[in-house]
Amino acid sequence: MVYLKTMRPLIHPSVEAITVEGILHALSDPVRVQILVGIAKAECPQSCAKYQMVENRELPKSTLSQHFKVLREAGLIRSERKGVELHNSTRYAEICERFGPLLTAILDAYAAERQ
Amino acid sequence: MVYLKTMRPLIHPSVEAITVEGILHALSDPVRVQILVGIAKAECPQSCAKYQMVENRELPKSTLSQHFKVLREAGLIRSERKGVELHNSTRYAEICERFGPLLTAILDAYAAERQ
DNA sequence: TTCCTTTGTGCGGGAATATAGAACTATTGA
DNA sequence: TCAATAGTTCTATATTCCCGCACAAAGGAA
Repeated sequence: MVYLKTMRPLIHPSVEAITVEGILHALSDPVRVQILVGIAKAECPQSCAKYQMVENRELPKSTLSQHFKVLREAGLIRSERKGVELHNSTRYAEICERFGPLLTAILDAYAAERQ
Repeated sequence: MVYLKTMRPLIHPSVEAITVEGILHALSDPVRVQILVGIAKAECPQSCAKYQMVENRELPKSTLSQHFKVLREAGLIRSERKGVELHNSTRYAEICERFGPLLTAILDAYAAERQ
């Protein structure tokens, strides 16, 4: 197999380019919700690999990578390359400023659902 | 072509069976959001056909039927057969009682997005 | 430098989901 | 009985998602 394309730069939409549709689609998958909550709870940015265990099973790396891409391109997280890792942090504050109680309501509803 | 299956009964989940995941998935499609908003705004239950025009184009009937099915099975609307039509109404109150500000936050965010 | 290790990405095939045209069901009304 | 209307099911096609595998990119060791 011959690779034609090299690794693409990480895409982070500007706050204005973030859409409700994108947020809802990203958070309609419970795996991504768990990743986002984990990132939000960590006191310093963590690598993707830290979130490989979801509901007692190990996610394949390529799947994990796709989930991070969806969260990133929806504007929910920011990822910075630090050496060989990505350091991920939430864009919670920006989203709250632009979309009001939306994100909080979604995360609260998921949290309440797990009793 | 020979049809093996007859028309299935309409499925409405109980309030307890409604999930955040299902709600977010259903509302991650702007067409379904517009349908839901239309149903919520109408002062009496309307037929599906009333929502065939979306963003200046006419949706195929089969597509519209699928969108209504997704909304119904996510627990967002209730559909009752009245003769040859369905009469659709929202389950807004039930969802607010179970999920707090979730649905309001989503609909407000979409509304704010269209300036 | 060169090699090895680690973290994450690009590609491709199969599975699952979505779209829409056409045939069909089910009901009403003439 | 027939025609019209509203919505559903079937089917084919298109798109999206999942994941194994090969690879990229960076760091560390010798």
